[in-house]
Amino acid sequence: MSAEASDQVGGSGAGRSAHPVRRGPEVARRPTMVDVARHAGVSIKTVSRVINNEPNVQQQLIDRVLASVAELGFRRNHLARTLRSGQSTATIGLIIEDLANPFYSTIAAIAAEAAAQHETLLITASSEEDPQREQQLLRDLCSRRVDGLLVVPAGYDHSYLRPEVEMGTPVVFLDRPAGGLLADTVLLDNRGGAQAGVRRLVEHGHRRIGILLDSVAVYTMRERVGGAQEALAAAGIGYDERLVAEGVHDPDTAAAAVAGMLAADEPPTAFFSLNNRITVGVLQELWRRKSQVEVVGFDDFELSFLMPQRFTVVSYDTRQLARTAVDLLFQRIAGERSWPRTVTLPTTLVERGLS
Amino acid sequence: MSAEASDQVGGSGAGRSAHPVRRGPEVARRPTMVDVARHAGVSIKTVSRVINNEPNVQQQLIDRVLASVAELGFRRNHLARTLRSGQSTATIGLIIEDLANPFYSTIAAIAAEAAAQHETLLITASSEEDPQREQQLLRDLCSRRVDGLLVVPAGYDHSYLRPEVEMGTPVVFLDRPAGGLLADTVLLDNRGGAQAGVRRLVEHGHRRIGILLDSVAVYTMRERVGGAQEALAAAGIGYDERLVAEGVHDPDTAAAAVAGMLAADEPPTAFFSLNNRITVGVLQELWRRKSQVEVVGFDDFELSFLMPQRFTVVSYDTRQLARTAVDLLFQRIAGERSWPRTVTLPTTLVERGLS
DNA sequence: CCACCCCCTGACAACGTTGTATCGAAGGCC
DNA sequence: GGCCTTCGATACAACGTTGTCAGGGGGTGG
Repeated sequence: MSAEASDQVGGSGAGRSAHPVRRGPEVARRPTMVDVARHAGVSIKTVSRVINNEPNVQQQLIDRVLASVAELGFRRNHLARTLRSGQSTATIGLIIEDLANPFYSTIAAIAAEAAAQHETLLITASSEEDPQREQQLLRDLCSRRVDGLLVVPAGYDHSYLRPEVEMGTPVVFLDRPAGGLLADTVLLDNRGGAQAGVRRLVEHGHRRIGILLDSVAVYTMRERVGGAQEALAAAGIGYDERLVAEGVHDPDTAAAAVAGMLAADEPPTAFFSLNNRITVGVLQELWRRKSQVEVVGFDDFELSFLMPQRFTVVSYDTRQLARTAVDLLFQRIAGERSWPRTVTLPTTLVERGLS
Repeated sequence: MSAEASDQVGGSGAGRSAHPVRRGPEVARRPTMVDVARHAGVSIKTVSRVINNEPNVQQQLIDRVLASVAELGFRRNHLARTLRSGQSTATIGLIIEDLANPFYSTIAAIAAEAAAQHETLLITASSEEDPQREQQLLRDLCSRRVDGLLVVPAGYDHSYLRPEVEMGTPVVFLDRPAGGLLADTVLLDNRGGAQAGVRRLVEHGHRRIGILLDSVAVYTMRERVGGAQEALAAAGIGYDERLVAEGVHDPDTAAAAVAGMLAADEPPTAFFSLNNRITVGVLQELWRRKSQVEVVGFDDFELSFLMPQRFTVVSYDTRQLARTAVDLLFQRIAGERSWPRTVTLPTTLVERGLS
């Protein structure tokens, strides 16, 4: 039926010279609603109505359209739909440091799950701690018109996101605060957790506590160091820089740092490590030495309960962190217009390791 | 300049009745190229040229356009761009079981990294082992016109993907083969790995080997069980169903299964566990009993080297698995048309645990 | 018998961008 | 000086979909 209109798409005039090649032996163009409409002998709008389950279409036509859809293998182009209707893209973006890190993959898993509940997909990207890359990724996501952004910030300045926020792309920051931008933020009580950890060691009589950390360039580390120092000061213990090792990036350097401190005069009688990678290295070295020096480490980790020595972790609920952030984000997406909130989640001390 | 054309977009006639509300006090519409063009006093195509760094634009106009872009906070709409030019969306999709599982998050990390190298973003989704959900997600991704798909299949039938593949959306399967669809596939040598693991135990003189597995409903488990049985048969050891525990889903049930087997007459002198969750449970129970029964487990895992007892893992390179799959996918996206390949990656036996 | 209304369907424009054709002006050559 | 080329910029259509409106047909009530 209506076999015309197959090539006179140009309309008015001089339509012949257009697309001299595109109509060639194209391997397999994706069928569009136009193709379906032609195949079913109905108008394109009727196809649209059937696809979208809109009312007021004869059952007979519905069947014909659905048959054509099945036969041609039609699949609605979600991009065109979004463009035309101005509706949401049903996509959110997540920027983290490194997907392979369990902390971040837990966040990603929660975000994906929540997204699925809102019939939304999740674009995940790793900034690799590079502010430049972070900015590039965020721009990219915005240009794809995501409905919202979850960001574990790597950079210090996020003011370039202000236009996006004002134009309706909500952003929620996790684990670290944003710089130069007022936005919802969900943090852990790094400072309080470190205070509690050191306080525990002080209560057990320790006066010489070795502190191992990665780098104070990262916000969380600064907070944790600050908390530890506050707890020491509150106990009247002075700062001894020989008991602080910075630049401990992995288990091996942690083990080396422990060995170095223990070999010194007046060695520490306890260690406070500021993340779980360091904790693993500390435990490994202490096990090697059959030493029973007491350990408190920030961050719990999988299988910590199977470590060969008793120790204490400053634990927190990563899933709750993520869930809180995602909930905030979807509230914003749903139209929430209240003043941005900052939520800080508590930490707890937990005993780990085989007795 | 050219201050007209601001409201006569309708053109021909009766343009007044359209959008009586949309032009209202809209909070903050995203600026488009039309807005930029108006602001800079040039045509929309000139804006397009500047944005895309196309030649043949006066420096003076370039500056004016860029200034307007900055002032209005314009960001190109990537969806519209894709729609018009028919180009790629610069997006790939990844379907896995569960992002929080380190095996899958490693795959996701590699995929994201490779995607970034191709200036592509990654949409990640978890099927939660539900074939229905998997199909829904794949449809969703296709309707967003992703350039390619990486799938750890949950279902048994993927023939519904054939139209998509034929219309140019390449699919690569990881870890498990697809059903009813010829496509690139990257697998681990589950069968060979299990054979090697059991053979090692047999060589150490064991004749009664307890085998613990989750469920044979999963392809990888079937392969591993098959390999184990082949190795036993090759050693002339008959099948004893009392030495096989199925339905071991987590460390706790694994521990219980171990306890049950050890309490029986003729207890096993060694265990072969078919995934790392089970291995952890086995080790935990053996440590509790101070038992030195030998253990071989499929899958290495983080901190396995810190487990309180020596054991052996069937190890493999998850990153290589992912890298191989992503490489295949991007070759397809680049236009590779060769016959689909299946790659099987080797496993190795590795000693783990503290001595 | 006519007016009216409801149900169904189709024509057309529009979303924001890019490809193509076109057009005016400037410049070089005969 | 006239013609051709090249540069710089514009107008217009098109990508695939949905919102709006108009129109045809049939039933119902006055």
